Amino acid sequence: MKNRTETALERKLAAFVALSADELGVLHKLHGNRRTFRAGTDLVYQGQRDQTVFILAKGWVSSYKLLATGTRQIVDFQIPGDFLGLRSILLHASDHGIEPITDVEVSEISAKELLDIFSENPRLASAVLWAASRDEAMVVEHLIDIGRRSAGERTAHLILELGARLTLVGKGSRAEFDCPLKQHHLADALGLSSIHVNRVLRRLREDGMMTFRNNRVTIDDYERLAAFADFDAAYLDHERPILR
Amino acid sequence: MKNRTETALERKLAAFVALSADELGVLHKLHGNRRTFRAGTDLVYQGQRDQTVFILAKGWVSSYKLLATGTRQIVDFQIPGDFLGLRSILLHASDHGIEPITDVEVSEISAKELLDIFSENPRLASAVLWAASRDEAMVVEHLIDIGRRSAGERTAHLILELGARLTLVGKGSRAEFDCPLKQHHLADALGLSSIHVNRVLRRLREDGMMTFRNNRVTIDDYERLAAFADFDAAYLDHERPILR
DNA sequence: CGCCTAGTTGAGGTAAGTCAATTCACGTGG
DNA sequence: CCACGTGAATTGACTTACCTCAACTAGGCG
Repeated sequence: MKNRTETALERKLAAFVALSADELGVLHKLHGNRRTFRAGTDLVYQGQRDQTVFILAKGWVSSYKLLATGTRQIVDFQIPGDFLGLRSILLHASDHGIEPITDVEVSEISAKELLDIFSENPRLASAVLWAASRDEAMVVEHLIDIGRRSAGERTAHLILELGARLTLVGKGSRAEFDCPLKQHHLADALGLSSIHVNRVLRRLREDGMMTFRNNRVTIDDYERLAAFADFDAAYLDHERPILR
Repeated sequence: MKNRTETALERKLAAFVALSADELGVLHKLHGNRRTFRAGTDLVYQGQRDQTVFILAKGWVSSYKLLATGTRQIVDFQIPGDFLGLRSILLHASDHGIEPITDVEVSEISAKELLDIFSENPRLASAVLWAASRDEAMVVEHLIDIGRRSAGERTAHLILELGARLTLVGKGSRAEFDCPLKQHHLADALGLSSIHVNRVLRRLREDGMMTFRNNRVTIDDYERLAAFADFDAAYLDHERPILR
């Protein structure tokens, strides 16, 4: 008997492993203990030593890394249902910072707690780790963006990817979606200067492909934009649960 | 009673999960069934639909993605003990190609076989998936290289990372190691043209920091090179097994 | 009303790309 | 032993995509 809406996390994990009622119960308990953070105050700072994992319930965050030169690179954006800082469990200290872009709501879990739960619920562990593996596919796609696509192509590609991800969790459509990112977020994610991002966005708008303005993205000509960006959503797609 | 040398894979997984004799036995069986591939003949081509996973026993391979424009981006290099194509299990078709750089020896495992073994040996599954997660840290570091480091810095950074990885598996030292990569491999990995890679290597050599020549890398001044590249091996490091 | 942040536009500089020769290292067959 | 072929590395000349610096505009908001 289903008496509440499925969380983004449940929907996400169910795509990888068919979870039992028990496992769902564990998940639900994990996902209690909510905290909120204001936009701009880091959940985790680079170099932090106490190992904590978060599950994002509401809002957007970015994972970034600061370089010695003072520049920063955003590795990925996360949206509700995503795990934050999972990899830091492997390391002595977090190798990257996590900054909320909007006000966010998260569940906090200590590393020890998570590992205990993983020991007792290996199937759940698999589901989470497979999901993490799919997230890696997105990082790979960013790598390709930055390595081999022009500024225009990679900007378009990132926007299309965000659109596809948001559509999957029911927060947007092919034609438009809300997007709290500033131009400097795009710049740090794309390895460009924000000034150049501005020019690129103008170009895309003037060419009638897409409009990024006032925290809203409008795709004016999806087909042309997707062709221009060489975008193929296959890497976001997944099969039915791989473990029954 | 230990009557054979530990494989690179065993050493790698043991760093994440303390494996039982049974689990080691399963691993050993998985790692039978050897095949060889010649340098240049892809193990997996981009778009391939039958899902196979490989464990690399000997040699170097690169995972790359081809773009519509004909350029390619190498996502990562793999060395013995690494899994190849694990993520393709999640997708309908492989989203990247895998090309041997040297002649290689691998164990081939079908997706079905691997998933069955994972179901029966959840701890083993965890070990493998955690290892995959650590590999993601390297992709992240490449992303940062390409996004925010200059050509010289990122070249130096990649070389230092390769040196550190090889040292971990006992195939090199801080001062020098064998490296079968051509300049065009570096170029495709770093998002540069091979002509520019050539100039950058010359610069690094003339500055007395490192020499890349005749399939051999010599680090002439480790401290200065590491400072120049902003290199910190922490992301390659790991704790004692996280699961007992 | 003034302040603050984000966005916009222009001018000029530079890192890295492209095109085109040339050299080098190496096999291989005559 | 030499002529030849082939793929990699090297170097030069020129082009360009993107960066930096600097100024200005547009909106929110106390």
